[in-house]
Amino acid sequence: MTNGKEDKEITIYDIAKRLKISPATVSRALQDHPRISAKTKKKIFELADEVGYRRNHFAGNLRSQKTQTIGVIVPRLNSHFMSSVIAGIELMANEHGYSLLISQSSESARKEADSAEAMFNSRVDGLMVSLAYDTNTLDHFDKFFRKKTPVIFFDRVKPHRSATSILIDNYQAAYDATKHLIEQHCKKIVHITAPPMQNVYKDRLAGYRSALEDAKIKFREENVIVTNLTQEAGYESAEKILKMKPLPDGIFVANDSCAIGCMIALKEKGIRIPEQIAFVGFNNDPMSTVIEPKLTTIAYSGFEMGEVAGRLLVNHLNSTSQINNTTTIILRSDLIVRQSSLKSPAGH
Amino acid sequence: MTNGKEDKEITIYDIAKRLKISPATVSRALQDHPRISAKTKKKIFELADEVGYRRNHFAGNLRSQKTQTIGVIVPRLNSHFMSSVIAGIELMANEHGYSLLISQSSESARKEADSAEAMFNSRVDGLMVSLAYDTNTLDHFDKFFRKKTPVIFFDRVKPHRSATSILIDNYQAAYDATKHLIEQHCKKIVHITAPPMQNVYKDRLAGYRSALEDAKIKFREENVIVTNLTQEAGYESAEKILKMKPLPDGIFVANDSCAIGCMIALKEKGIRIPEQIAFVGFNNDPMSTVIEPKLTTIAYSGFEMGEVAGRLLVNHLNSTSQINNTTTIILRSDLIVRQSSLKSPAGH
DNA sequence: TTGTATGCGTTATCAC
DNA sequence: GTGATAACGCATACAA
Repeated sequence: MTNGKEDKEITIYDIAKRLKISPATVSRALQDHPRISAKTKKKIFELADEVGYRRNHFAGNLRSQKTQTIGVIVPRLNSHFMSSVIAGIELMANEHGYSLLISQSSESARKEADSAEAMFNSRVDGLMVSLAYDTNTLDHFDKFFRKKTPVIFFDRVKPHRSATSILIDNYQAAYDATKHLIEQHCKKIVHITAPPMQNVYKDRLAGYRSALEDAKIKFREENVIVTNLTQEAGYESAEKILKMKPLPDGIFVANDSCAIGCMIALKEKGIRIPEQIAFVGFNNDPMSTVIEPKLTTIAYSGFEMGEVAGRLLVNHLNSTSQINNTTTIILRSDLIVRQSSLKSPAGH
Repeated sequence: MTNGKEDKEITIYDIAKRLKISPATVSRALQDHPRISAKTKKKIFELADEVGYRRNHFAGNLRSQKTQTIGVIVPRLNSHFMSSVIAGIELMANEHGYSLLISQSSESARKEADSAEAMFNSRVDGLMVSLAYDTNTLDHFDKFFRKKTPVIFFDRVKPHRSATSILIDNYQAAYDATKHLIEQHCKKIVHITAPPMQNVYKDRLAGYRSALEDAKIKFREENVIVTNLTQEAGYESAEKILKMKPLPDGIFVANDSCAIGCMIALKEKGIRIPEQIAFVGFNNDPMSTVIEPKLTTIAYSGFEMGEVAGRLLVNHLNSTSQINNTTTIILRSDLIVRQSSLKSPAGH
């Protein structure tokens, strides 16, 4: 029930006047300042509520030199994984009164730098980034580092002495994936991945290689196919695979979309999966249960990664202490076995 | 090449001082004010550039009472369609100096109202909303309407005299989808949809019904299955369908995920698609080409919808004139025929 | 525990 | 074409 004119914004001055107290007291009460008596606080809160007071962020932020805004730069928005991450971040941020400024690099280092610049100009309090496909330097974040604005890299990260990283153990996950194929008696295992410029692909390649070597299978350069990991790339990779002699009997792909593109193409050529070629993907995209046979994959939660990153940043921002910045957080990932990799009926 | 201390923010005062002119002139020049001489403008721009001046949004917005921020509320972030819409909005917004404040309602009218409240408190210059599953009133946007803050509904819309709507012709699309099934000689066509509370489902139901009636097929209430349209719901709907006698020979589902869930379940029960039951979905989700057989569906571009909505809002905000608000914009949609609906080999 | 006074960096309204 | 000056709404150092 608002009575009278609704369109005039209420300020702390209005409240102060009506309560015959000073604006400073109102300001402090609204911030739950300890040195204000419970009584006055109550009065103030009640009136504020009644007249529909809303804090003017611009005035407050101008004064306090804080923006209450977190910048997020991702390669693309429209992947299941990334939008889950954003959802996780959004949850934490909203809970703590932060807003999100979201921007996509479209997998381009240049656009990533532009976005960083824009974020910097917006004076975000903190920045969360998953690096673009071809980012190979962190120079465009120097401004943030110099200004001690916290920067968190997630999933696609590069180590930096003044940034936090959140990721999974890509090496181990790839090792497990490859080992699983070996246990299914695969002898020639191909790895489809992106250029090893990003940690995720470098580590997955290393895990793949180690698993092979531990099983006394020789690692061969020619069994690694480097693509951009899109579904189309997977489709095209199938041609290369069909030319291999002998045909591989197992393929470990560094992401699900690409694996699925490849599977579709191979199936069209009459290859039987998993009998002739077994498949393991990466990411547990919803599509992995739609493809036939269902895709064995590495699962890790984007939502959780977003939550963790968000919580970390919020804690950092709310604590006055300078937290040690160069942390690395490893989240859990799991191999999910589905039909696409099961040569032997139900785990031999 | 910045020389000296980098951490002190440059203000228009600093520029004014160094150029021995007034801050007012600097401010005007930076806004490209017509009454400032080209010469002084040039000097100012150059120096601003050199010293790395960046405008303080908070001060400016406090003064001008504009936030340069657009609020976006969507049911969920992590669907292909929605993240494409966001990408489209982001493109337009960034181009015109607007930031995006994004929040998800998680398909709950209550959370939607909360988000709207938060957006209102953040004083967004404009709001873009795709309504939650169970939103049946627009009351929680009244504050915006009263304050004449432009509101644009997209995809899941409700008509309102002071809001713009952007959507596709759901009636026609559903009509076409159903007609297509009829042309494939389907006699008993089931429709799986959500409660007709939202325009999209109401209109799709109406289109389905009209197509049937135009083909002299009696519309039957019991052939409409109401669910929440998730993939799981599709899976469960399969049970209901299997109990029908006779079995339907065509199913039109109001979205792809649900269609796919249903197809998977039916295939598990040995039903042949499309021979026994033909399928048409809605949305052209990437999954629709992964499922086997590939899913016939209605395609429309989320990215385009986002772009159009963004452009409209930006134009509105930049023009001083009060544009007629109660516009409705219909975007194009297309029936994409794939194997899931082709009973007769390749279009008879 | 509360009040006074000032400044955060802009933009806008006057003047000149 | 440019300059002085007053807000915008809040938070805080300093008083009381």
